[in-house]
Amino acid sequence: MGRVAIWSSARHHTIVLTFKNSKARIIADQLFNNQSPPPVIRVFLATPLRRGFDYLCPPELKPVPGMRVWVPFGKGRRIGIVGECDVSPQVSLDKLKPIEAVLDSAPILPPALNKLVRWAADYYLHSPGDAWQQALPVLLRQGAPASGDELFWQLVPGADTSVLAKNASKQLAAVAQLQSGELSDNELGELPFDRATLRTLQDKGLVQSEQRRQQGTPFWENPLLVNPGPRPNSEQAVAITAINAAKGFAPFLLEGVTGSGKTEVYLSAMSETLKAGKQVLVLVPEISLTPQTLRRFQKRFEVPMALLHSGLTDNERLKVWRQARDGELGIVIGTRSAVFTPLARPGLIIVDEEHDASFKQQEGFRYHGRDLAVVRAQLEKVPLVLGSATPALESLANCEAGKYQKLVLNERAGNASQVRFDLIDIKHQPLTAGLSPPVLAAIKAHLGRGEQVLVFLNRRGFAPTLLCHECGWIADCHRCSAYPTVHKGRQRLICHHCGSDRPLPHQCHSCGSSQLVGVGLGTEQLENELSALFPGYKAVRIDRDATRRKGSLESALTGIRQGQYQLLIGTQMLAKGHHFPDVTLVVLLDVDGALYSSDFRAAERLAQLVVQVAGRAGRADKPGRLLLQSHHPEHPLLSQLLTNGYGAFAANALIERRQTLLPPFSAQALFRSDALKAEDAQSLLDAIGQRLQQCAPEGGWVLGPLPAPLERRAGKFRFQLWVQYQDKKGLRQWLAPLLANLEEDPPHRRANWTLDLDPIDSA
DNA sequence: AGCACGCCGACT
DNA sequence: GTCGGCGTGCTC
Repeated sequence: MGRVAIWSSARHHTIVLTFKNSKARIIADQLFNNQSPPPVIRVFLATPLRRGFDYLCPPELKPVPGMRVWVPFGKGRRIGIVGECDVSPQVSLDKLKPIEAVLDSAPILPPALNKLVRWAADYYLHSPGDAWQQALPVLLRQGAPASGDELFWQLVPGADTSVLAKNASKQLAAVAQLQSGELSDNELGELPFDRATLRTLQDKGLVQSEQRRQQGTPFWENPLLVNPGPRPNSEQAVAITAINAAKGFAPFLLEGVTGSGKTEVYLSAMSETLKAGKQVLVLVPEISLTPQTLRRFQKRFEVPMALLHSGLTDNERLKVWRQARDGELGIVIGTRSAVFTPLARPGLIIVDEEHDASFKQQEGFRYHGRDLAVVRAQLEKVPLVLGSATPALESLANCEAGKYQKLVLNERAGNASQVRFDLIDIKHQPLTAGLSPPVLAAIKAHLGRGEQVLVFLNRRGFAPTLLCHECGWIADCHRCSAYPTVHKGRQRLICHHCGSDRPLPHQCHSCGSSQLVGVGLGTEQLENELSALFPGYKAVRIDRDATRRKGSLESALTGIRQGQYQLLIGTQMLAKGHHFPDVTLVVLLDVDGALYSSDFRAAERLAQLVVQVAGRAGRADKPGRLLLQSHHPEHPLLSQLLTNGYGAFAANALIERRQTLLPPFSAQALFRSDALKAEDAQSLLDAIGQRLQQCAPEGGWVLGPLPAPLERRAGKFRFQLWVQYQDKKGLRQWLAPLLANLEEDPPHRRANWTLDLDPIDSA
């Protein structure tokens, strides 16, 4: 360590600052005890505190907002981001410490991204330091060079390697490797020697190292190869023309039914962008971008592209980040956090399946990837395409308000046929494995024709509860206010909320009876029962349990596509992205929960799910059919969705939201709290609620504290407090001073609290 | 968030 | 007698 920052004062001598703060303080005092005001910079640090911290930093170190700095903080040292230079300190001068070092020679993010991160921290009322950290790859948070300097190892020319001992196998391996060329530090991973070996060889004078920047060429300096695609139909052509004609910021909502060829529109727009020498950023929901889609991109464009997914190592992630920043990549595809990827020459941003809830980060810095993409497109002055078959009501409202231009694709490309919907009333019907006679008959008919059937049930495991048939005892989770799920194959009782996992009991804990039965239906049981009911056909289950092993999802999907399976059983996982052309019947079980939910967004989510699941099935020569089982077939949501489609449902839902003043016609914020004692969690929100009431604007509205939908989770009691106001700006103006006040004067610290702006999940 | 300090309970 | 629980204060 022993690092020392050296600077020279404006008109005096060279000053040396060491890490020892006391010494630095004395020197700083000497430096600043003349008339000129001391140079103070404000630094953002990854603490939950929503403010910056001031440090002494002479202008000679040339700090600029957006550069990373090492600073002493509390007991240790941390990396922060320079927020502002030449500030007047918010605390007395003698409390200020000098910064230790500046890590960057320029702001680490390009100007537009710099603004985006600041905007996001401000908008979500989040700690700016934490927002910064979230926006950077892990290694950059830890101090890795942004420039992409790498250490290269080479053999010293003419070095005599015969001096090495014959049993120094690692050193010999290293020398052998280097004889075939230099090696970068990042490539050491799988080799049979490590950095220490190379250092030893360096000490012996056999190996030398060199620090230099590894940089490829920007993609636009290489010839661009775009392979031709199919001829667009008229609707696609309209959409493509509109997007390509856009100059500067231009937001589009591309509403296209499944199979209408949204991807084709993306590809055409991307093609124009790439030809203009500009980069494309594509955001996709988690687990959605199938290898097929990526292959389609690669087939069309012979241009360097990268996929940012959760499986990358920190090093790989940083490499993509640098390549994107340096313009080496033409296309960057990634989930939510990819919205912060720097681009040398941004030209187009696409958000696919923009309605998907996975774009909203559900903990810590709770930003919405789609919403930030809109802001980014605005800051970068580029067109933006939000695509979905089932757009979010927020996006549709933005079209109505004239903020987005709506592009509609109604025709199914390639003559793909429309799916037929049917509602099955299951009141008073005998159910076998949760399936009614008409549904069973339909499954039988479709299987008999050699077609595939997909049964969708959003509940994994064998049964959602374990009950004693003798005395009525129900197994409960010791840490949550929920019942653990029976997993029969694994013989475990698992709580899906906290993950607690115990052997399946064989005797009732209350009466000792062995008559324990699983109540309710999960996908595991459904698979067993369907296999028994249709013995001649092979079933496959797609859920988190069945696809736990790496590669098992891919092999299942391949098996389905090759026709090895006839019965497909699955959860959410099956509803996203993948298309199964040989499936002609889709059955949705148990949708009633969403019809009478306390969450006002449940209907929207159900409608999206139904349409998305329906979209998995069918193709030109084999029309698809969707069966929905319900106890409430007369429910207006269902009947309207099935007869008039998603557009009609959404239009009505928007009218309802407007009448009830719910988002998008108002702005919401949600305070959550948790604590080991319910009382602590509740009283904290009580206090916050009271403070909110005290400064409530006209029409401002506070509800709670209420117990959270899952009142106890993983041993903690959870409460929530809803805040609503007519517009987002006013809501933030109401909340911001209160948050500062909460940080300075917390009611108590026995409970934790978090704030979620624009919450979309009430859990 | 982390980390230190400080004040009361069940153990070597 | 002390190890350690978490309540509280502080971080420029």
